[in-house]
Amino acid sequence: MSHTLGIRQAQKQKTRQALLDSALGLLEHQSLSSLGLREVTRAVGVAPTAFYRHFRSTADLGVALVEEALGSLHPMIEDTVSTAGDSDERIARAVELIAHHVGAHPAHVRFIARERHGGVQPVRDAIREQLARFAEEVAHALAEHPESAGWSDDDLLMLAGLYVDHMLMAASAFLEALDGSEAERERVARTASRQMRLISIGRRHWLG
Amino acid sequence: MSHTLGIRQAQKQKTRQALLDSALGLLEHQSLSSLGLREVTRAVGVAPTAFYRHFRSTADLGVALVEEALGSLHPMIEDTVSTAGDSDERIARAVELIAHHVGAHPAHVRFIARERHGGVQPVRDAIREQLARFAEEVAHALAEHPESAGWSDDDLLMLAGLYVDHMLMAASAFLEALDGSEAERERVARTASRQMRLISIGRRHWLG
DNA sequence: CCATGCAGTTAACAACTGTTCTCTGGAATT
DNA sequence: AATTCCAGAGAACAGTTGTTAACTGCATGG
Repeated sequence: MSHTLGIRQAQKQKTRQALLDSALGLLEHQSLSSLGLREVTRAVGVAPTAFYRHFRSTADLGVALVEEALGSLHPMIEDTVSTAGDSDERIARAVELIAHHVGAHPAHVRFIARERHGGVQPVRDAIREQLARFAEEVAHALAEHPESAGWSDDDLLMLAGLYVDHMLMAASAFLEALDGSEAERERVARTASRQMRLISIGRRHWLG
Repeated sequence: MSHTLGIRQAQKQKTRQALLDSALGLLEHQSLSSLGLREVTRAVGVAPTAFYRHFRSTADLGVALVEEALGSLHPMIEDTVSTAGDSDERIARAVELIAHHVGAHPAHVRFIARERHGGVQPVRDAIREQLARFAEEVAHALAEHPESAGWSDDDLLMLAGLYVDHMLMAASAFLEALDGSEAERERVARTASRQMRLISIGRRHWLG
């Protein structure tokens, strides 16, 4: 059970969250390496120096954003891969889930896609670590499938990495289609599904 | 036959290229959206205002860099996919070629991976357009293979997109391993090869 | 050989940046 | 009730940014 926070700590976490939210908003049209500390505090309506009470630098804030964007995603991933049903059902469910998540948290998805290869190393490292954790979890979930009989751990991790990469690609494609037509979003969903299906077919015939 | 440039035009292109080169260098540790015009001219050793003689803005320079990084890559791609030999030979050749290209032009690869989802829209658009062209060319090359009998154009483009995305993923992975050990680079190559092989197996069993 | 064109320079502009130091008011502790 | 603590404010710092204007010198075309 978590201890109830005092008025003081509560207010601090509130402004901290406001900083994170404003930063995420400002990052829609720029990269983290060009995000200014003053820019963020101005958007929140707080003095520039208040920033230092919460983060050492904008890079530090970026790492916190990685946690916020990816930290709560682990149960969802595992759940999707572990779900019963044949391959096509799982793929349909996964694509639907990705589309829904992008619609619900577009700024988070944009941030991850953008900063994965971005100019701020600590943030890149944080994202890489989280994605590696995802891949490991997916590999463990895949190992439970009957189709994975005879697979080496290394091959399972290789496949899991392919899935994770493709999930992020699909998420990014959905993001670009967010302001487009319904038909365009449908086209993205169909392409992502077929690509995942092709990978799954490759998986089925990998051995032998 | 190209007309020989006068002293004047030659000098102009020379400084223009110097601007592009310096910018590419500065972009190793930051994103385009944080690259300053003065920063670039200072690195070249030229007055800030000289920048405007060549580019309207840093975004404009970014688009030029996309051209430089991807424009000359089309023959190489087509050549690789069209090469004779069985699937495994083609994959080995492709991975080797990617590794070599990353080693020869790391800054270009970094720039494309970084700005593909970066904060500057005109640059994102330019990269997306070039990658779409790549996918189309790969699709046309794949259509020549006997394995592509019975494939629809749409499915071929879907597969080509998967290949292109994976090539860029592999290139980015090589880039991260550039300063690592030889063993690490070998591991990246093996993983990329197996992932491509899995996709190729999926391709072989796609129909039916 | 002279007049035009134009790549690059110089100087100045208001606006912005990250960071330091000092201060304040109210919550937390004793 | 008295004291400590600390999130946030305020002011000032030197340094940076993009953009404008008017200039200089040299290659070019007539």
